[in-house]
Amino acid sequence: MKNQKRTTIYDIAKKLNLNASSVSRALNKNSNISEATRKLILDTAKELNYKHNRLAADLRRGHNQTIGVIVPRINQNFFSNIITGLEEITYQKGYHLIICQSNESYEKEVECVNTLINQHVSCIVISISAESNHTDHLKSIIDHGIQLIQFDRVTDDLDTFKVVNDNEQVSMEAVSHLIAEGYKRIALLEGPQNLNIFRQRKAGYLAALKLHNFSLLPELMKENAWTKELGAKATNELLNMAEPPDAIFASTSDFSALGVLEVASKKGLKVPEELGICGYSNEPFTALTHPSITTVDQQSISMGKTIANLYFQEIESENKGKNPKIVSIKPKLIIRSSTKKSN
Amino acid sequence: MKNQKRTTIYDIAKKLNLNASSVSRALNKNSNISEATRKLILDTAKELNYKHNRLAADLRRGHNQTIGVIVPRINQNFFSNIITGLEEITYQKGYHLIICQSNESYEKEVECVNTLINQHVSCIVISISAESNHTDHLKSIIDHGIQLIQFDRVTDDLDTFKVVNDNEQVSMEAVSHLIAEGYKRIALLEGPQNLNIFRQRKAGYLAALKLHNFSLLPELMKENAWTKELGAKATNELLNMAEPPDAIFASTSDFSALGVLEVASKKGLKVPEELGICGYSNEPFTALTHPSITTVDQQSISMGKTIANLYFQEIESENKGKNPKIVSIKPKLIIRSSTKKSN
DNA sequence: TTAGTTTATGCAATCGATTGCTAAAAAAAT
DNA sequence: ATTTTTTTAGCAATCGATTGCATAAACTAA
Repeated sequence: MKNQKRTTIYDIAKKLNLNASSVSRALNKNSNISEATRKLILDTAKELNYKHNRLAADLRRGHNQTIGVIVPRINQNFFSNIITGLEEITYQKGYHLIICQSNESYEKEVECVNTLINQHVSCIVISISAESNHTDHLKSIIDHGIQLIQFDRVTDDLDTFKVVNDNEQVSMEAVSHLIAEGYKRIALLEGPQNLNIFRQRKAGYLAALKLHNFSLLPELMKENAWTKELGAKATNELLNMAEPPDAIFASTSDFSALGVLEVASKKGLKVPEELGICGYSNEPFTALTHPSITTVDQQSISMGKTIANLYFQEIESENKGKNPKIVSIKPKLIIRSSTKKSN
Repeated sequence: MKNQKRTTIYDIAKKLNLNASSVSRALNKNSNISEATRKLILDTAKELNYKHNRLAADLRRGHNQTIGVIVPRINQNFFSNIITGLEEITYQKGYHLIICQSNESYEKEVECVNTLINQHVSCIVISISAESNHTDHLKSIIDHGIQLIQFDRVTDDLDTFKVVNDNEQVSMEAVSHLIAEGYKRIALLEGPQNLNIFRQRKAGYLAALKLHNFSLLPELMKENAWTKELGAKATNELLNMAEPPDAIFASTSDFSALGVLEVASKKGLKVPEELGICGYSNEPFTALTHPSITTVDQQSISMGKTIANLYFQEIESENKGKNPKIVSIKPKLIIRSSTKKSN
């Protein structure tokens, strides 16, 4: 079989004294074609080991059955789970994923967008990088007639489909939980405030303080502490204060929470007795540290599925452009040892 | 710009009173075209906001600049790192990845192969599923003129490019390390023996025993213990023996090693003093457990890069088909607390 | 100046499936 | 038996870039 030309619909047509268009119709099991000839065509297709050439179909249609995915990093639990969820649905529909990483860089993100546009993907799914402050590249996606679905880190500027977490609500829950456990001075580790998810988490923190009549202490709020290293640095500063916090809500990520835990251990502070720690994302390791870390599960696999379903619902929908644009998924607070002061 | 037709090379040609073929040549910056007209073409291309239509180019060429990747699961550290490494190189070359998951199922793997063949990808990179005992689908890849690169879990039946770890060598090192630490009865948790990687790891275990004149005790070798649950089950059986092992080499994965650790903790066995544990894969969590787990780093990102480089080296090579087919990457034993008996 | 060579550009076919339109055939209605 | 409707199948254009071949233009060497 090697180097032999692939069989095309023309080969099948010729063999059966039919026209290629009939073969195409038979293969696409939709339009006008008699059952008899359909069966005949399907049989000879199998006999000749015919394989559908998607390149040709794609060119003709003007787009391919492919969804481009742009994420900051694929080897982060949250994003690889999103992809897993996406893949599960899209695979069933005969669609493929092209995965791109922006590496948190705006330039790379723009490049990714352009290559995906060149590829004529049907849809682009994106969670914007931390450095992305412009949205021209996203507008360009829409201008090229490509569906755009944002998730998690979304920009409010654009009226596109969005799948997000209710960050504010769950952050409020998390901080309320800390308060209920008896913590009195709760610090916040913030992420870059140009990303709305971090603004929302901060809002949840503030809302919880207000709800429980806690006074807002600006010195307990640390900006830009969203990696393990930055989290550790911020923790050091916090714990060296005259009146240090007795709990830290690392709203940025579990990695940052891990930084907190390591600094606390080094200083000999007992967690959760002397310091409560709450992370964000439910990375697998949070269940394995000592103590295990309270965190927020973002329902990432389910988010991925939701994104895919949103797309297929839209393209299969009668009233395109009228389907609800925003889906909010409720994250789940996972309470573990690192905050169980009351026991 | 919305809904407006994209500019094609014909539009550019018309505007400049040139032929589309010249435009094509100018854009592909290779063949005979004068610098003057090239510049002219490039400028008008930019002016008209021309975007290269890959679908058309792909159809013409007969394949797209895409590499299909089939892995058992993408949300496993090893595989997502492989993809990260692959992506880094392929992206630079203007190639894209289509990611598919076999979910360890043979049927799904065959399906993935077929869709990738339909897509006319240039290359398929695969690590076969645990259930794959046939290789017809892999032969089919070759028959369709598509490059096939196997990695990690490879089948010896086919003479294709392969990027693998030296599993046997590092397994021998790992077991030798256990012996050096003073462990006397070392158990082995095996993976499915139809996968060569697990056969090799077992071979390394046996070789180390032989090298140090340890007697081979079949009762210490547990088959098919390659998940956390199965690892825990096997550990329970081992520790309930009259003469239980004092070390366990979970050659299958860190998840299985985690199962061992959890059972040991439950039984109140001290690790590493009473039980040594060595895992495999260097999952991030192994550094975070208490005690941290000794394991093997498979150099996954570097493996991914190697795979990509192998492909580009071959297609850019003068003597195709004559480049070395197998690249073996030396994994690295990461010694952590779970095996430090001697201290 | 002329023959010979190199370089630049045009022409036209090609990749293979899709689809609107048309025509023929079959089925249904009168 | 004839007209109308419905099915079924064919025709041919189309998607847009690529590329072998041919020709024209420019340049080199004798």
